[in-house]
Amino acid sequence: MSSTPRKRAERKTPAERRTEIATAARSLALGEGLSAVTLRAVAARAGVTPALVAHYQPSMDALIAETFDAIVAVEIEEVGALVAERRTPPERLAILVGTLLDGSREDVTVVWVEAWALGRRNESLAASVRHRMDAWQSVIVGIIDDGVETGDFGPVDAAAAAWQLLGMIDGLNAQALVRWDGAGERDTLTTRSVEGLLGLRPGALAPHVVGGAG
Amino acid sequence: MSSTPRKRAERKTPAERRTEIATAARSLALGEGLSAVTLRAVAARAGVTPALVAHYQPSMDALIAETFDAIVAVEIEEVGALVAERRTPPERLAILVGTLLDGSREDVTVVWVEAWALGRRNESLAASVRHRMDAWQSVIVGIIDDGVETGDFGPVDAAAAAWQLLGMIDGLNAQALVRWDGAGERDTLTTRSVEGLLGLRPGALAPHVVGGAG
DNA sequence: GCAATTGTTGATCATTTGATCAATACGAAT
DNA sequence: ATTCGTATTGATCAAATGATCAACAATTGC
Repeated sequence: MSSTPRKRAERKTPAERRTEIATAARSLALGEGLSAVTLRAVAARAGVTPALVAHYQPSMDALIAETFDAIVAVEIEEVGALVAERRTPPERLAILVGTLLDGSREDVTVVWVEAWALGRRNESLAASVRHRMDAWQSVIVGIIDDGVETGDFGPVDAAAAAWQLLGMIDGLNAQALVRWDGAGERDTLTTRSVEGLLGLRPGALAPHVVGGAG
Repeated sequence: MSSTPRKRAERKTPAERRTEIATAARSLALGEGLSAVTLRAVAARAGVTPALVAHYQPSMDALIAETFDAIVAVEIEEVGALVAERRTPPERLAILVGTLLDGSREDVTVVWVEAWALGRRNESLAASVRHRMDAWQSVIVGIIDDGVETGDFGPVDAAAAAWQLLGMIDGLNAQALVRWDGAGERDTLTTRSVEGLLGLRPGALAPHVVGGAG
């Protein structure tokens, strides 16, 4: 009547098993946070023994880093695809900000926040965090560069502005993790801030194009 | 050759001891992060037994929450005092942003980030975090309200704008925790963003008044 | 079929953590 | 000086974590 009567796990290809464990770790991280990605928890979710999880990873630090990396990679890919659907830089920026601030990614935000904290004691994780932050920044730089070229945006330092915007988004999302009331005006106010950041006149960004229902 | 030969700790007033333990916890948190505030670590730093630390606190969760609370209270007080030295709302806002982004408070930033993460499993801490975030927001609201009244700022929703600004600052600081290169343009770009946020024209905020050396 | 390879497990360690409790000893009150 | 309250301690628990390793068993290759 206690734990599930575990029969021996089917013998699988290393690649398969590796994937299963990675998947288990990811789902755990998204559901309970990165700090829940523990040897035994991952093993339980994957339906195998803790020893097996350890067998496939040099250390838990590495598995945690890998898990963070995978989750954020998907995030970037998804949002990147959404951005690519838009044609003009202002539209792209608006959809990016709107999507990242729509509050539908709390699970990923938790992973980010925990990664910042855990990264201070997990060098592999810290490296992944830096890597993925660079990746995010690159996406934004691409948009801003385009906009500067087309004249949609003012002549700003794209790299610096991208870091700035990324920081804003991260901070607002982290804040939303704690402050229930929530999204509210975040999108609107962020848009105004970005207008200031990029040297646009008020209202230049994010007209009806974005949330357009109909 | 190993650990210090501990003689029995002097018997002190509960108030004194309580203060000592709180101080030890605070210095630990600022030096090593909130997650380093552990029963034994605090005891060691305070020069007492783990049992004594436990004796003065209902639980470690409570001590951690209290420690966070104390650290942030000081932060708010210090910056608040700095702000109060300035007379006009734009100056006040500029000094606030400039101070919080000058990179000289990494230790406190670590505490914030860890609090966001740990707060998900420590209800007392989560409550303190909400409380102190509200306090910070109030400070900013005060400045913005004044500015709106004097006409220095546009007719914005002070509460929402304050949350927005707070989120920006938190995010940029958290980012600086990971990204070595550092401060750079953060202050400048944030100022521009805030101008957009508050409906000012570019350059209206943060003239020479702020970093004015001389 | 048989042996070799290796995926998989159970058992077990060493650490670290928060917490409890009877016993000790210091300081104040009488 | 003796008593009493309590600050302080040492010992000890229980739980959780990462990690290791000899043994077992399924798949593969011959």
